[in-house]
Amino acid sequence: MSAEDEKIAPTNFIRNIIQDDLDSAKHQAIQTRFPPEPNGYLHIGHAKSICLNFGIAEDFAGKCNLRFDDTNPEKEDIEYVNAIIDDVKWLKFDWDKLQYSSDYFQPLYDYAIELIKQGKAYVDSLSAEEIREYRGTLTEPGKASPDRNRSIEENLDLFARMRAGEFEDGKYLLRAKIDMASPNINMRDPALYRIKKAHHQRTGDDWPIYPMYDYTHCISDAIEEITHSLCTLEFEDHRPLYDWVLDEVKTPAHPRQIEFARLQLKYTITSKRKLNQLVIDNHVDGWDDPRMPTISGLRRRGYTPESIRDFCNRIGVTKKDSFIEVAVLENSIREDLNERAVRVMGVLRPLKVTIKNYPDGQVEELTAKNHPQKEEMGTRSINFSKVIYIERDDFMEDAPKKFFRLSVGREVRLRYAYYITCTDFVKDDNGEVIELICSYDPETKGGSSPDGRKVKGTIHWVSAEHAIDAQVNLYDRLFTHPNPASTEDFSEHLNPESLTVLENCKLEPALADARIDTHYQFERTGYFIKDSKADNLMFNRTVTLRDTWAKLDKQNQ
RNA sequence: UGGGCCGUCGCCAAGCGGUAAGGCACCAGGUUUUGAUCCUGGCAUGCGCAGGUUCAAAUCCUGCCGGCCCAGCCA
Repeated sequence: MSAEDEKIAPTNFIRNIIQDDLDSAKHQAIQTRFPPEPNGYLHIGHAKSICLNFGIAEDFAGKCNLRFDDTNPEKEDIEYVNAIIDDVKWLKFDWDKLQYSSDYFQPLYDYAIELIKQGKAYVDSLSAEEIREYRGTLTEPGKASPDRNRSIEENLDLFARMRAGEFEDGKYLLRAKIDMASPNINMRDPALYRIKKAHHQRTGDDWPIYPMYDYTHCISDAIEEITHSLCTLEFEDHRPLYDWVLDEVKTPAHPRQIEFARLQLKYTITSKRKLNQLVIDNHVDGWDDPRMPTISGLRRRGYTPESIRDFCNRIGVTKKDSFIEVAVLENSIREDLNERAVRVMGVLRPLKVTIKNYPDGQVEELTAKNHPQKEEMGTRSINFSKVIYIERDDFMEDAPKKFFRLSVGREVRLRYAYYITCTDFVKDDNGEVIELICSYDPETKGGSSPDGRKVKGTIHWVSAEHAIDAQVNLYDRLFTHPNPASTEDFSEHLNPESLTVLENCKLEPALADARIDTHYQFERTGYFIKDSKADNLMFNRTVTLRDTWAKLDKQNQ
């Protein structure tokens, strides 16, 4: 999808900077990168970064790399790299190069030696705890480690032995020699390399030492000749360090780091750690549970890549902390699905209706449109018979005047079929309505009357003898708190009604052959997609339709 | 409170000295065999606050106020 296909043409301060750099010929071509750490699944917040980085490459005829930031083997896993690759592809973005920070372990090591030789880095033997003490506080400067003035020769020797695996974890640390009194704590001799005898998913046991993020990221960017290194706000304080390293080391380029605010969505969590906890504690069914804000969860829920890209274009990119309302995301998916979803009829909570004056055993074939505004999507034939199911909510014993559906004495249109009038109803021992008795007007076949009389309501239905049974999963927000991450225990704010399982829904028979990649609109109830994992026939509700009645109903209560 | 960053409509967001775009939400109408879609109209004499500069300030200056981030050998 190129810029002209996007519904909302994105423009933001980063794109302005890039346009300026192109106009001023500072750069001939743009190179960006999306640098996830493979320690979890991608979520909607990453989608913002993906759309930004890959979107810029697309729109400015540049390139974007996918680079796994895999410098911490204890937390990372091949399962995550594969999932991330799938998600980026699913969003329909193509990377120029697929890289790993670990591809650069050797040059990174060589650059570190260069730094030591320049007297810009030293091997420290202080313990982690001592280093913390020496670092000082936000208001007090730190103090120098006794090892700060170790000779270059000794540093070189110690670092070589660190690399050779002579020492245990934590014994030594390679630090940049910058300024222990800097008001920016990141500049108080930050760690460059730590000893960590861990098996790496790509480099195996080749390295007993691993480089830190601040040191790795800028050099990786430079090696790939990234022009604009886009990251989130919390790295703003790291930019002086990013620049310091690239100023001290001879790399082919010096990318510009630009920070933007991460996406925050109301009523949801976007923290890999917390999402992982939901999975581990079994609050959800896995990373791809349709309630999860992960790319894989949204996919299984029935969101389309186009809708997510549209959403990312709508929310903008700035440096301001903000919370996006869920309605924006829902608007994006509704807009997309309204165009592409195949209309069908499905009754979620069935209420039996017997049409008294309809001939026993008769079955009529009626024609229904697959999309009300799109002729090209064709029609289908549906069966009508004496006993049908309608939605429970479409009948009220004591209906208010504005209720345009069924009640004794009221007439409605059965979509594509006939006008029916409710004459009576049957209750069970609990006083629950279990059946409606109606009569139909044979003159209204197809849904219009020769006498021109109007009915206010049109409801959906399915023929009892032709219907198929299916399970339908209805989803609601996962949290009841608008900002669960701000609470002391976000798991206390889980929405107990985030999932409603409906077992005996009655659907049009054609849905038995529903394709896993086809989006359906069950008329009047919402957009659905067949679950990609279930063995039985199961549909997930992506999002409801806008419901003015529900809104009015709520206001009246 | 040392440093960094941010404050334009309920939620986002344009704007870059010339007199407040747009989207979502909301409200009011119209069309409609989905109370859907679609269409029309409404929605900041105001840009965190207070001063100042200027013919002219959301845009420049000064001072306040409020919010976010940083003391991992995580990223």
